[in-house]
Amino acid sequence: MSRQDGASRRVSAHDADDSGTPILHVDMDAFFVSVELLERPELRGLPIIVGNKEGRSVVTSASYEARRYGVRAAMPVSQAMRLCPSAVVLPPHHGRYREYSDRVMEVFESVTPLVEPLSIDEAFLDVSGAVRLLGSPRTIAALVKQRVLDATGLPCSVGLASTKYVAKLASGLSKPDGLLVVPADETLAFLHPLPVGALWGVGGRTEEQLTNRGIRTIGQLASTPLSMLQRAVGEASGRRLLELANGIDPRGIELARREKSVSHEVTFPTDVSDPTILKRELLNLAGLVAIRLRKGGYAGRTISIRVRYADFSVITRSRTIGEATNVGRRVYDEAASLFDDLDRGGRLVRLVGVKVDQLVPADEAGAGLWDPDEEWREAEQTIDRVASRFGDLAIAPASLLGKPRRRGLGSRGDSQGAGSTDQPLGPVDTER
DNA sequence: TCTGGGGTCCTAAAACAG
DNA sequence: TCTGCTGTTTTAGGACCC
Repeated sequence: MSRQDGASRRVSAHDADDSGTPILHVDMDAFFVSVELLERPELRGLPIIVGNKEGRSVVTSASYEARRYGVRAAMPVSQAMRLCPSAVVLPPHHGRYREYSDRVMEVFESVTPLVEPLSIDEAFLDVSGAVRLLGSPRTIAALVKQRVLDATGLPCSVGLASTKYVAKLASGLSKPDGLLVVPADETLAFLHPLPVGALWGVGGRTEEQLTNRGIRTIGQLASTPLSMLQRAVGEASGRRLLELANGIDPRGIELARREKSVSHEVTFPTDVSDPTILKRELLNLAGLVAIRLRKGGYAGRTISIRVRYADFSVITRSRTIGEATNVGRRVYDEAASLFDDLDRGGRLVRLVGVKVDQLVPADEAGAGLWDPDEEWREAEQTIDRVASRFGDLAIAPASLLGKPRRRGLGSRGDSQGAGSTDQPLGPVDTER
């Protein structure tokens, strides 16, 4: 999601040469806010924040009106409210955003099969094969914008360039509701005046490293010796940044990506020192990770925990086991053991997380896999967790429910078992 | 027997994107 | 009461093997 506030929007000349710009980057404008406004049109024109008002939440999306007050995604809601006290705060509805995202992706696929979704609200499209049928890249970009609007009522911005990264920069600069072509032979003229922070892969730390060496623009970076860059930011990053600064981005459209890790983490409403509470949360998180592994048909070999203390310092600990697993109990046992090995010194804990990586397809994993009894134990844990959250009156304790019929090993039946209880537990999409 | 280089794997941490 | 959550990539150091 764009970091633009809409105040410095750029548009391309109508005669801009789009003959060498088959890569489109399409980015929805303030996506979550825009979806909410479809349901609440009376709020249009007001500063809107999507996020939870309670607890330690951050802004997941802000309307352009709110951004004018300095409100940004990932900012604590409390801070956003100080900047913009008149803002309307709406709770997020991730299921709804996913539905609209699916519709938008369908529109993209109506134009070209070469679609690479980048997140819930943006994608790269390679339209080089659609030109003969639908017209020039610019014509196709305008068509995409119109079809998205017709199908969903939502605005989007499109950048066109010869490479993915430049297309992405272009869409960001054209927001909101824009279309910007960067002709292939103007790529360097477009890139070089921009600040280094605009480069993909340059965040706050790297930007500081570069500005300390007098490198403030992409143009300055482009003429910096490779060895100096590598000393500043490391070998691989230095090479990549120099290439990007010179308009070189050889990455093509990736149609299918395999997940490499699955994780869950949670920030407590107030900091916690009680190891019983911390371990209970590790158990919950391990169960959620295991359910998602099974749903995705994966098992993993490396189990990690992550602990953020009250002072925001973070530690991670990991262990690689012999056989890949997707069993919640197995994940928990390792997580709990890693946790026991920590020397916390009584420090308060703000967040705990569980991650599994080194993923392999479950049918290649051999031992350590899911079985129906394990599924039932995890279902019990899930039910008990929900019951403890909402009170015993709302949900019967797991012990009162009948045990399901055993199914054969190897049938992945998550749609009928514990997996179906994890509806709201998928990855939390955030719009930037 | 001792020492070192190179390769691989593992672990931990940092930085980043969205 | 200031700072969420998920996932990826890179780096660095240590263990281990040849």
